[in-house]
Amino acid sequence: MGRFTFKKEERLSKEKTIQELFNRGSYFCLYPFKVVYMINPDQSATKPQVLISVSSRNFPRAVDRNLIKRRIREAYRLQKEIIHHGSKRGAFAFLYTSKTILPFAEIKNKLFLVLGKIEKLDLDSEVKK
RNA sequence: AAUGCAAGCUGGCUUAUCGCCCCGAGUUGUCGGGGAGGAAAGUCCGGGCAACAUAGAGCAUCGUACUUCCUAACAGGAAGGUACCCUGACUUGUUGGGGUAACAGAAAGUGCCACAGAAAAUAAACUACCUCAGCCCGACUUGUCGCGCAGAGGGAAAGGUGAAAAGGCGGGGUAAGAGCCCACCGCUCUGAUGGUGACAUUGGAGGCACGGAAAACCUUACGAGUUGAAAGGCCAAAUAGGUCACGUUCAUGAAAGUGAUUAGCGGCUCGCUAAUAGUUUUUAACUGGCGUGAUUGGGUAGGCUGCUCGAUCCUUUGGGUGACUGAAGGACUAGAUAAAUGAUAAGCACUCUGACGGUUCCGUCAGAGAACAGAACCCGGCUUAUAGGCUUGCAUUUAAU
RNA sequence: UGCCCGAUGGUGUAACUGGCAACACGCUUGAUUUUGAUUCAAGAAAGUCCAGGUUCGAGCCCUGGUCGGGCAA
Repeated sequence: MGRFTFKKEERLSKEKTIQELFNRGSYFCLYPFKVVYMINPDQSATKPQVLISVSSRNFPRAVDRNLIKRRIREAYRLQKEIIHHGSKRGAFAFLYTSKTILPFAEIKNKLFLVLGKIEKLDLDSEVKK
């Protein structure tokens, strides 16, 4: 039933929301990622929206950047069920901070930890409200 | 056969599972088709396309520079010329092969050429050389020779330098010399022949005047309007603006307010907001404010378009030495936009290493490797980066005949 | 996507029109001082981002590349 899809509505593409995310969102670091997030249940989006970024300062060649982004995207696609259950919404940006190209298995494991942390944060914020 | 150099071509394939982007069916289960490169890169040139500007001419600025051709155009390419370099052959100065060239003008003008050197660009001064007559000294053959000094003249041959030294080399000539004269080479001017042309071959004359550097300024000839898809076009929330329509009432009170009514909004037995000021012709009209609704131009967020059928590609064939081009037939071949074209697993093929069998080249097993690199409006080039493989040419080495 | 600058000792800057790469701070050594600072004297440290070319000769001129910075939404 499309469990592993990664369509356009799950990506962050609006310039305004990205600006808002980086201006007002909070963040944590978990090697090799820096995650910027913002939980806003009033948004019109029906699913969590995600942005993946690799700095051209660390990887000057476009081929390397594309490879890393594809691996992260694939890892997120396979594991996004962790934060998808229920009707949670939010904007997340995964910034790749490592300076070496990690293999797919390692990225997958690290992203599993990251998503677990996001899930906890999610619950905490709802409890506080 | 190996190695090296140059040129050209190629730049892994298959299956399974889970996905991404576009198109077409279908209908909301899906199904079918397509999905990176030779450089997509650097952004170095040239065009298309688009908007704006624009009488014509000149100047300035920038670029190009042997010739002819190709082309939409070019700083690109093809063919050729000239100069230089490498290499082979022999007839030893000719020829075969390959390579390089920002290859117009230094006799239009201005400026530069450090150090060294006599002198660095109108060729003049200096040293040295030669002749003449004079003085001093020395020798002897006693009027000659040699050295030195100053004078008059000849002349530009010699002068350790330097990147570069004022036509080269040989002969004649002379007191000594000098294109002073001669032959050859080179240079300048001029004619003939061949070639579309660069230029080549050759005849005559001149008699050295003309160093390098234009990648110093510059001159000549030719060319160039500016800005780039974030161009340009279309649609268009929200907010503020313009125009029009409707509403803006009543009671009480000194006032704040309270109540009713009307209009609008919301979470709709209720709550919130508004019901105002001025002028006059004063039971009404006009102007402004406020509220609501309609409409309107520009246009923000955002979206659509531009966007992929084009100087296109493939095959056959005609023309041309070639770059290229004519004709016929066929094909549709990525269009993303915080930016798709992927991830994982297995196998095959390729290369290397190790082991074993066999034996000089194969087989099996294990491990490792597989380049440079990612479209962003589209083309033609150039430049730069490229593991491995293939083809052709040249050179060298080894082996066999 | 388009455009424009720059690169020189450890650091910050010079080098005119092509002719021995200079200055300051810093560093090292010595002297002065009881010791340190100051001061004085001496010294080391680049061959000019890389590769070609023009030229007798290149930091400078030309071509290609690498890296860094900036501008336009």
